Amino acid sequence: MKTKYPTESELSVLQILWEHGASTVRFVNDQLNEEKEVGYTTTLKIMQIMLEKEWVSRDAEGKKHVYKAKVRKKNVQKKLLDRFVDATFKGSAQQLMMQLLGNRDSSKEELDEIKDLIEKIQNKKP
Amino acid sequence: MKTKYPTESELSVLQILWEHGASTVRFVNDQLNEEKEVGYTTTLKIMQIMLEKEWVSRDAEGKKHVYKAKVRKKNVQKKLLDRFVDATFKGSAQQLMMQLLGNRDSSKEELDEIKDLIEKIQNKKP
DNA sequence: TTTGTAATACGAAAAAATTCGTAGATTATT
DNA sequence: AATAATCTACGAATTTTTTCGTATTACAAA
Repeated sequence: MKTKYPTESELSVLQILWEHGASTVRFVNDQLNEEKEVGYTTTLKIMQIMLEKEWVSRDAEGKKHVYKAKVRKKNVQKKLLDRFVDATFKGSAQQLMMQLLGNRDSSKEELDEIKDLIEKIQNKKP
Repeated sequence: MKTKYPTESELSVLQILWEHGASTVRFVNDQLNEEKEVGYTTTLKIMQIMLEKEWVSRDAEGKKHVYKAKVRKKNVQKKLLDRFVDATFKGSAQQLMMQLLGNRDSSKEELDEIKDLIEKIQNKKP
């Protein structure tokens, strides 16, 4: 990913590649269709665009092409997150967290895990 | 907000209305231009569209129109956040949390505040 | 009142993103 | 080998969002 951000539909393809590893267009399209009807050539096109942008690579396997993600999930998530925090919370990650903690009902375990992480961070730089 | 989500530029207008209260198009446009050049009629159009969608209301004040947000910041943020968590973190708010805590360097005070909030939540439902 | 300045209305161009149809190629089936 | 099924390529139509130009209206200043 050079400079820009994936669109929503590009992201939905990436999610599938991240989760299932290298996949054919057919497979990706099938997965997408579990959520919402999408034509095969639509999915194909999106994947070709991403190839162009070098966010995915591909190999020929018989007549099929097998695509795999070249960009890392963490990186993409971070970029998108930064943009989102800026646009929606005017850069305040803390406000976002407060919203998140306030609105969702997380399990005790999840909350404990978060607390642990916070403490770990605090111990690193006192 | 009936069903949909504000676009990026709609959101940027809303942010200004939330922050400064009822404002004229001129004022909003000036604010936007501190970030990035935008034509006056562009801003006007966006605000008219939002009026149509009933996300803002307006009053005439002399020849000017004064717009104000009809949708609440918290609500919009929540909607956008939900969508974002779904698309980017496949619904896992916790993962998003982890990313945020891991990547940003929050101050000790901020982290304490978050810990407090977590504990408050945990005490409410043990 | 006349002239100038600043505002709105509105259609439509431009840009970005999504969707699709069709042609042609490759593999599978009979 | 012939036919059918499945894939890719690719341009173009559609949809969504953003941007802008122009006409018109309202107020202000002279």
